[in-house]
Amino acid sequence: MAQPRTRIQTRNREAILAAGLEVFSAQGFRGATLDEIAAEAGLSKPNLLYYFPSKEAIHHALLDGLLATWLDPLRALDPKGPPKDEILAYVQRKLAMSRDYPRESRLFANEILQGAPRIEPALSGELKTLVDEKAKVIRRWSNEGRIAAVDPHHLIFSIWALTQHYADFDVQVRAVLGGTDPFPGAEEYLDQLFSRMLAV
Amino acid sequence: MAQPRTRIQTRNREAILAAGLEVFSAQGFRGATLDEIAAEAGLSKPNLLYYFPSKEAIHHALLDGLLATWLDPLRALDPKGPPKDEILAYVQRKLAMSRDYPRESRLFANEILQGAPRIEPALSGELKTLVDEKAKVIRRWSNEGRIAAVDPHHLIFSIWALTQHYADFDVQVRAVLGGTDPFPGAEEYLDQLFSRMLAV
DNA sequence: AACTGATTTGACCAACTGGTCAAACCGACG
DNA sequence: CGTCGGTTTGACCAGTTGGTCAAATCAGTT
Repeated sequence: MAQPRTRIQTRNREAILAAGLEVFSAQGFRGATLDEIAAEAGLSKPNLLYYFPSKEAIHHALLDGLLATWLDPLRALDPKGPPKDEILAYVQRKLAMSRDYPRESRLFANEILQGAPRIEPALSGELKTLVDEKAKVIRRWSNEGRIAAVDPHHLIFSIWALTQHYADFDVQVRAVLGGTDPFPGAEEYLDQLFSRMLAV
Repeated sequence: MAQPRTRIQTRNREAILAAGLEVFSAQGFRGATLDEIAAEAGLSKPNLLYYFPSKEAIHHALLDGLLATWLDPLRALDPKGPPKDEILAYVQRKLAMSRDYPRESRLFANEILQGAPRIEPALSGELKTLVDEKAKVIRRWSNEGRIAAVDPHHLIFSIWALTQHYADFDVQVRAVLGGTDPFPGAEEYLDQLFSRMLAV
């Protein structure tokens, strides 16, 4: 079952993952139920368990696919590009992900909030490795005087925090803004913020 | 039962709320169980339900007390103080809350993440009112040229996002930093960030 | 010590949970 | 048309869930 074979398998596995994303991102792992996921996917519960052996397996499959995608925008940060533009472009890529994939963001946020029980190894492994590598690049830029002197790790955290906030705390943001779409304003604000932060 | 009377009632209600905070903040509302809360509080489940009529009631009591406390740092922003200092001090107060009350932060984050089903009214009521009021103050400061021209709502969001990130995503932050306490660095970084953002 | 109201508990319940299984169904291919 | 592997399902299970209740215990007053 590593590779889905038939058309039906492909379709149903996708439907289940989509349903799982919907439910897990809104309720967290423990709060989600197989009945809910099955209903959302338009399948019976035993049928769902025909495609995935357990609730864990669905969640795991979702997280697996997610982390790589989630880090793509950072991976694309080019050590040879113009420093300030590279970082500002990273901010905008990350913000676009919050706009386009808010459920993925919330799935991730739920997992971390609840102590990352099923993803911790990836955090101190894959994630840390990539962040440390890019932090070195940013530190070099700082030392060369091409951007302001900043703590590169906290810079990256601040980019994550700010961009993901618009997906994860969407309800709150909309409640305060009175329903207006926050994204046009956010793009401009974050550009201004980091532009000023990095100016030499 | 509006006011606890006896010593025992006070003690047990407090123990239950403390236990509820622990469990709800780590598991979300649906993921938390009364058995877990009761065990954490050192009481039997029926005894727990002697003090609070339902799981909902415990959660509600926690959120009730929380929102006011949570907004105190913003409420203390003084329209008559020196603009930049006022905002920078607000950032540090908010960051201190993340350091000192991370479970409260996560309780709140869980509720918002999951669509704020039991606190939405307070968001578009009490919260929005206070934010709009303080946003006006900040806009005035901008117009008077005493701080840079910034969107006040997004400024407030960014303060929330950045400070709460250190509590809510604690596991991730620590995984990347390799266990180091992030807070000394965060204080300095956020001061630098907003200092530069607000400079005229 | 006896009383009284506050507190605590064991036993219980119906609804729901993740998961199993054998039987039924289905569509493609000979 | 038959049949055979892939698919779907109803019935079921044991464990857990939030919550109830009557009986037992406790603490403070007289």
